[in-house]
Amino acid sequence: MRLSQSFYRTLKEISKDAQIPSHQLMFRAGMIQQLSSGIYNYLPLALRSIRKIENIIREELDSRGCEEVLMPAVVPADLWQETGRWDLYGDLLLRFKDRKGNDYCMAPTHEEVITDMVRRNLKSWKQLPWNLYQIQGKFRDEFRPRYGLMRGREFIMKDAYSFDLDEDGARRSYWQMYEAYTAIFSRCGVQFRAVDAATGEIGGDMSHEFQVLASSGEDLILSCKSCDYAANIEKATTPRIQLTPDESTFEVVETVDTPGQKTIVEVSSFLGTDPSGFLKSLVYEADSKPVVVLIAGNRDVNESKLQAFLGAGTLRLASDSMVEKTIGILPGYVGPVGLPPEIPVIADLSVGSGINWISGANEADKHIRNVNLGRDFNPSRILDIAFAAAGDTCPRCDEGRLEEHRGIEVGQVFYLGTKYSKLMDCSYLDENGDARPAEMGCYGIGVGRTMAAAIEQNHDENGIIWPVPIAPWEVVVLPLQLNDEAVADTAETIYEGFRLAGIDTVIDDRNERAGFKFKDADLIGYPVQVVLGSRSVAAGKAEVKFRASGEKTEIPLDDVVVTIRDWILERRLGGS
RNA sequence: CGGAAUGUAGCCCAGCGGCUAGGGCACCUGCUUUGGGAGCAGGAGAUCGGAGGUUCGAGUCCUCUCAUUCCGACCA
Repeated sequence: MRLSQSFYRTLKEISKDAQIPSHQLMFRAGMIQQLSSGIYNYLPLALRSIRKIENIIREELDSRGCEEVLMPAVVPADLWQETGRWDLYGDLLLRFKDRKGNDYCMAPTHEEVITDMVRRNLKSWKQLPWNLYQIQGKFRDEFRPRYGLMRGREFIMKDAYSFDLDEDGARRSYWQMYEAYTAIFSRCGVQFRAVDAATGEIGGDMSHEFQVLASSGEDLILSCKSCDYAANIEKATTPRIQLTPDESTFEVVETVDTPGQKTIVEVSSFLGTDPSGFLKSLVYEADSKPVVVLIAGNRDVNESKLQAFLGAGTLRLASDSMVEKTIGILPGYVGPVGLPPEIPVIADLSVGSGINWISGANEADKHIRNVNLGRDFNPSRILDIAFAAAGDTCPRCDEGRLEEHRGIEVGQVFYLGTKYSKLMDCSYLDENGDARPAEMGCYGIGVGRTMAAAIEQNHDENGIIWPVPIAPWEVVVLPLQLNDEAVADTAETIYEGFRLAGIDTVIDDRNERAGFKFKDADLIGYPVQVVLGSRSVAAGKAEVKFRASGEKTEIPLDDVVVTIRDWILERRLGGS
């Protein structure tokens, strides 16, 4: 590519809307343009990197027996109604009508479409397993798009779906994809960590996220310093706690007046106690039915864990009026003692860690002291439903402490089971002629986000430092004095040599000053700069600068193409 | 959904109710320069997000609206 003919343009200034390095650099390097909130044009440089990431994905998946398909972005509502997600998915799903008034959506994910596609073809046990994937634009009407391509509304995603005969097969498919993802992200040149993850609304019971570690990440990861445990905070389990308190230490229950004091902070400050001695009592609505949740005052309820345990389609804190109607008292004074017997009570493990709790009295302006598990209240279940936190004991090795990191989720793998295949009747006949639903898994990679995450991890004050496997271009040839015929001719010869050698090369043949070209080359982040100036060309040398190390070296003009070609080829396939 | 801020040339930003709306970057012309985003001179480019209103006079004040960005979102 000749820069004199290229569409691209770099900028010196950044928009104040660009908050993080990857967004700022993509903006300055002329890789993306914002068209609307969370919606971007991908300009040539960005698309070249994206295509390379896509091809790495294709190579790793195809070599593992996956097949690529392409499904529509616009999907009729009836498929989504079959699984109930038309109603459950909420505002993230962009819905609209066609000219005939029929409902459609922009697909945010494709479980319904792929399951429909597969059920039309699937007949016999002899056909499975299948693993189908696509790379395609998705649309999710995010409540808060931000950070450029990091959280867009329209974004490029690779989504794959596996169909197996049984659970064993599905788990094999799952771990095969886990390995594929490890290979893919290694090749893309990002530092990442696979962590235990929550499954969320998509369903299923096993999931890992691939998190690129970066301070700008939106996700919180907890990992053990002593063992290999790592989990998203949405999923991380809290420390095991002993549940047999000594009843001889229980004190007598006592009611205290706490006029106007409702929150834990207010009451604990009013009573001069620490929030950790407080038993927090929350009323949730799970599928519109009330549930009381008890938890230590210094812990927070992890609603995704709670929802998973309850198996509820929807879960939210009950409104004040709902609490008053079902419990008979306003929030702030709810407690575990004397609740209506028909309301289920679920306690977090932390409730077993303390004695002589302070709680609401189920009476206005009153709390009670010395409330104890077993003597004063008996929850129907005691479960791990709290957020783990940095400093907790590791739930796996019981030795190390958890520490907190920020991560960018670039991929996630799910074991789905038969949730979709049952709801949509995607089944096959087994050896006995019995119909059985396929066991499914689904697997996503945010392609644009992977590119952004790579920039987030690989840049300096001068610009991007592309890992070779995903660099838009591998080499830039920089003739510094175009009016020097020897320089211009040599540059053309070397440029052509790289092209013939199959190296992705640009020549900066713009009539610009040297400094201008250097700044641009550093900003764009070409892994190798081949600099040709009058002096060095006259001496029969090219100056070569490696962007990542900053190392500069001189190479005889006759050798430069071969030497740099070999350097590129060694790195083109990336890590692992 | 709640709160806040911002919309002025392709990009980044100034602009006190008062004359013909400024600057930097980028762009065009000429001269000069030519190894880390050069200099000088000249030039083109804006219905100041949109609609109403107040006023002798509105980019500036008021109302509505649209858009973008940031913070927060039930913890009793």
